Amino acid sequence: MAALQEFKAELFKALGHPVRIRILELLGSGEKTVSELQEALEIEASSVSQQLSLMRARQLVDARKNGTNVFYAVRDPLLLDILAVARQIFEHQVAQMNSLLDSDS
Amino acid sequence: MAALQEFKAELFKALGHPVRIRILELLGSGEKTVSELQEALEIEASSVSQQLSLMRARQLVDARKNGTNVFYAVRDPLLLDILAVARQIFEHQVAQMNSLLDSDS
DNA sequence: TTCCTATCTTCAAATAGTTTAAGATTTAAA
DNA sequence: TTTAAATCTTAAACTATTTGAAGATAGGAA
Repeated sequence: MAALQEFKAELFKALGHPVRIRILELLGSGEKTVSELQEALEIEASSVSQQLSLMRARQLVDARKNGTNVFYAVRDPLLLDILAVARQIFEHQVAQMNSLLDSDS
Repeated sequence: MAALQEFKAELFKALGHPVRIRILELLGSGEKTVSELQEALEIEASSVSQQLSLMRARQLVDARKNGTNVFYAVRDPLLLDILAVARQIFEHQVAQMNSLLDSDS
């Protein structure tokens, strides 16, 4: 009865972890292997793999195997748009705090 | 060291619940009292209030008191944009599933 | 082939965090 | 004081995250 809200909530839950945000941002500049991601993130390989499999299960990323490597890519570029809007919201909050500071003498 | 990613993850965590999504969508058309929201959502008033206080703590909504009522409103309209992009992502996924169905005879 | 190494994934246990309901409490109006 | 609205507290059930060990698979060397 509220399938779309459920979908949105699931999507945001999938985005609700800093490691997953960082992975998506890294993938924003093109596909990467698990070890490239692992090196950039500086966390256990198994954690990277588990976060990737979670995002694959929720259709956020696609996986492509090549030899012993697995390349991951962002599935829908709109995901990157969502991250960009989140950044704007952050900037609004910072601006608002600054104007509060300015109005206190 | 990754403050922006942390901020984004916290924002998406706050969005990662169907009741909170529905509340924000209801507030999209203007401020509402807790009881108006409670009536529309058909859940316990205390649950509505808990979800609202979570969103207030994370600066997603503002509260304004008037008599015995508290009116809630979306704080940054960009939040509604994020919800709209999530809807587009949903539509993309539906379209993709349909095209898979069409290509199987 | 057989063995070795690199890459990635899966599993299980420990820890941490979230959701929900019920009931108590606060607040302000009548 | 009584009532209505909203919030807070608590506890149980549930869900997510991390770690380290073990497992799977591909490719190359002996």
